Amino acid sequence: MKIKDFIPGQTFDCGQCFRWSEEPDGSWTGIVMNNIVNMRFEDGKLTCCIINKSSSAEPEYTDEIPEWLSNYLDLGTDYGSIKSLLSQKDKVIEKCIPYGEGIRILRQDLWETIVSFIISQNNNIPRIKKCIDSLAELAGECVGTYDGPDGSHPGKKYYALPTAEKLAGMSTEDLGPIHLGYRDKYLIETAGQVAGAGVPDDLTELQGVGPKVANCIDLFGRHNMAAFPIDVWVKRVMNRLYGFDENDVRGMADFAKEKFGEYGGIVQQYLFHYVRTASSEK
DNA sequence: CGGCAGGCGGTTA
DNA sequence: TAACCGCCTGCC
Repeated sequence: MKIKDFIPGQTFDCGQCFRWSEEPDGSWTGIVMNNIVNMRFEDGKLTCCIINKSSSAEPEYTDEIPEWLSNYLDLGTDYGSIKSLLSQKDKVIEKCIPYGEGIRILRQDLWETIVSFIISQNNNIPRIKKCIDSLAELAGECVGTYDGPDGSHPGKKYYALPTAEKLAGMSTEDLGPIHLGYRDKYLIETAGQVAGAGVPDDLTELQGVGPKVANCIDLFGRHNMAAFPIDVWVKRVMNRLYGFDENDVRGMADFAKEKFGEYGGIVQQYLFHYVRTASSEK
């Protein structure tokens, strides 16, 4: 089966997730629901190799994508028709789409996105990745060992993120080695809230979660495609392409809701990717 | 080079 | 509206 509208590099490196990395051979390795997944994508064909606790010795590649992985990659959604719909609706977006045509909105674990985006505040992608990896290694469970394609990193261990219960029982001193800065207390506090009462409908009730992070969690962790997170880059691009004042967050939000409605989230990704990759061009 | 501001996918009080 | 942590980048 050929998969359209998918480019791993764009999907895994567009800021929606932080646990995937590109291997020397161009394949991608990440952690999905306590599985280590390595995938190759060539000529529209996806093959993957899955390692977990119940795996036997030799990991093998297969083109049979398990249901949970297909769901994670949102392969059931037709991004092609979303793109043509948006292109008809708005000429500005039509120009932006080609820069991020291979982006899919992953269906990630809710707790994982909460942790990730609390860490993401006032932070950049390489450091966010480092923080999350360190946190998993410090407090998460080891999900297995993967030597990498062609044994490029023999014996490398992979860790799941710690559960809310586990994190709730930790102290800021415990998290010291991770260098989360002031974010460590947000994380612990939020973990307590989630472990105790679950995830609230209004995500800003969580400590360290403001409007921007809440929208990211809503979009990436709940797959609410209407969510439209407004960060500095979106402010920039909305100013440049639509003439909004960079402080007019309210205006941007209303505009997105009105214009893009249920697809605000993917539009945000196209805009974001456009301004980050094409900003050097005139 | 080496040291030092300034910035960063924001939130809080 | 200013601190907040820590790391990275750019400038001198």
